[in-house]
Amino acid sequence: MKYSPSKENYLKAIFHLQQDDSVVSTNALARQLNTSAASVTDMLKKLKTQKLLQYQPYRGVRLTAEGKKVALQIIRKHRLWEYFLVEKLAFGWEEVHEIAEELEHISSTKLIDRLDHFLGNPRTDPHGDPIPDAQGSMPLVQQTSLIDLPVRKQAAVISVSNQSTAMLDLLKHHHIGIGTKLAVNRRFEFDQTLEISIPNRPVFTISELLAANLFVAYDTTTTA
Amino acid sequence: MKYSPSKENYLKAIFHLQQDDSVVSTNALARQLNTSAASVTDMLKKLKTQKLLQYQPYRGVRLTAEGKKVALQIIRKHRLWEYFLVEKLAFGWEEVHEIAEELEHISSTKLIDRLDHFLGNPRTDPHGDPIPDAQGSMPLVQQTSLIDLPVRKQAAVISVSNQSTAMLDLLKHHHIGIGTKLAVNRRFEFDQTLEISIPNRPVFTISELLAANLFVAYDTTTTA
DNA sequence: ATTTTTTTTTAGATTTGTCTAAATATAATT
DNA sequence: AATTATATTTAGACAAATCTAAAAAAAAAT
Ligand SMILES: [Mn+2]
Ligand SMILES: [Mn+2]
Ligand SMILES: [Mn+2]
Ligand SMILES: [Mn+2]
Repeated sequence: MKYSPSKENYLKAIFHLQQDDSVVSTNALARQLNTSAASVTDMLKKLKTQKLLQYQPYRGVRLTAEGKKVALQIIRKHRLWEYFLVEKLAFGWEEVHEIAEELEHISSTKLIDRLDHFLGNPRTDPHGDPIPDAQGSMPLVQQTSLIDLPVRKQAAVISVSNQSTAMLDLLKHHHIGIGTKLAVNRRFEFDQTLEISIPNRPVFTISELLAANLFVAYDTTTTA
Repeated sequence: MKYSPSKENYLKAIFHLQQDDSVVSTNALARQLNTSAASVTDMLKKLKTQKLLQYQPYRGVRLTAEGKKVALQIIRKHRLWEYFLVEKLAFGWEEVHEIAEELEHISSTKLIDRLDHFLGNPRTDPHGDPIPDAQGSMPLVQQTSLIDLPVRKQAAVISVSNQSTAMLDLLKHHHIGIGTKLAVNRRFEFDQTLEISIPNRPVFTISELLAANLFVAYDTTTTA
């Protein structure tokens, strides 16, 4: 019931990579964890022995129910700590990921449940990602990439899928954050850039890459 | 500038054992860290290479200025986290030590400085021990063991030197906490037990062992 | 159906932190 | 001073997590 920080990082990475329920490749994991494919193979064998994942040589990997459960608890801890750092210690949302990467491995579940309560049981972290509850259930927030947002449709940013400092830096520059309301004015076919407008601010243009990593929610009820 | 949790634990243990400036023995360290003498020797050699301590085979060990600096930062983190757990998350003072033992190894100094500020720059932890500041200076609180408290002298508990769950459990039973005002009514020569009185509570008796681990402050100005 | 390329696994080392058992140094006793 | 007891260090192993280089399997291209 207690795993090393390294093992926890593996489980979390696999969880994130197997979006739906597809298998995850050794190379994809190596890239994500910034390690060699050989190290990944070594670790997968150990995690398999512990029945945290299904793994057949050359066939990729997928978490068992138990593996998912562990991964979700780590994700819960990660996101609650991120929320704490931003809301209570006034950190910027672009600097908390790294610190939470360490804090997520503190083992006490009593600690994390008290922290959850202290923070007022937040539903999403500073990046708009949902926080699993103590039982590990996490609401499936259905989100649309900005790429797919209809033109002139008002929408609110609910999460960002890339959380690199570089990307968060760019978002700050454009005054985009979780909750920001915006609309796509038009798409330029030549380079797929988008012109964006935020109420009471000058319009500006963003790249296709940025748009692909910005997720929004918008009113889908058809106005009669 | 970055050391493993294990190394940090060694530095902290040596710091606590070398009260004044005396050398610390291999066995004392092994006992404190709940490990074998052989492991201690192994580690001392590594820490010496990193110039964190002075060590000559069979001659014991003592921290260098650098070693002390590192130890004090760990102690700072440990005590600030303990304060956070008790004051913000409503933990009992007897359950926080273990969790802080993990939290003290989170590396971000920005985090600990923000936490310090968020907590209102507390001067002592829940056990009455002083919290070193960001520069590592810690006020030398002069404290007297209950063993040496003159009879009938009113005093206030300021710290406990043993923080085992067993001891803190006993303290709770006797309604003794940091700040509790008490006096020694008399000493029984036969077994060195002490009769204690706390205002508005029935008197009770404590063992020599408990008394030795309870530290108090009292008015030393001579009443003319 | 071969050949070539890409992906993945194995082989063999390395580092960190730990252990037990045996050897040696120091301290205490006779 | 010699002996006994205690403290400490060395020798040799082990588990976890990682690496590089080489081998093997799978996928893609000819
Ligand atoms: Mn992590
Ligand atoms: Mn996040
Ligand atoms: Mn510790
Ligand atoms: Mn304390």
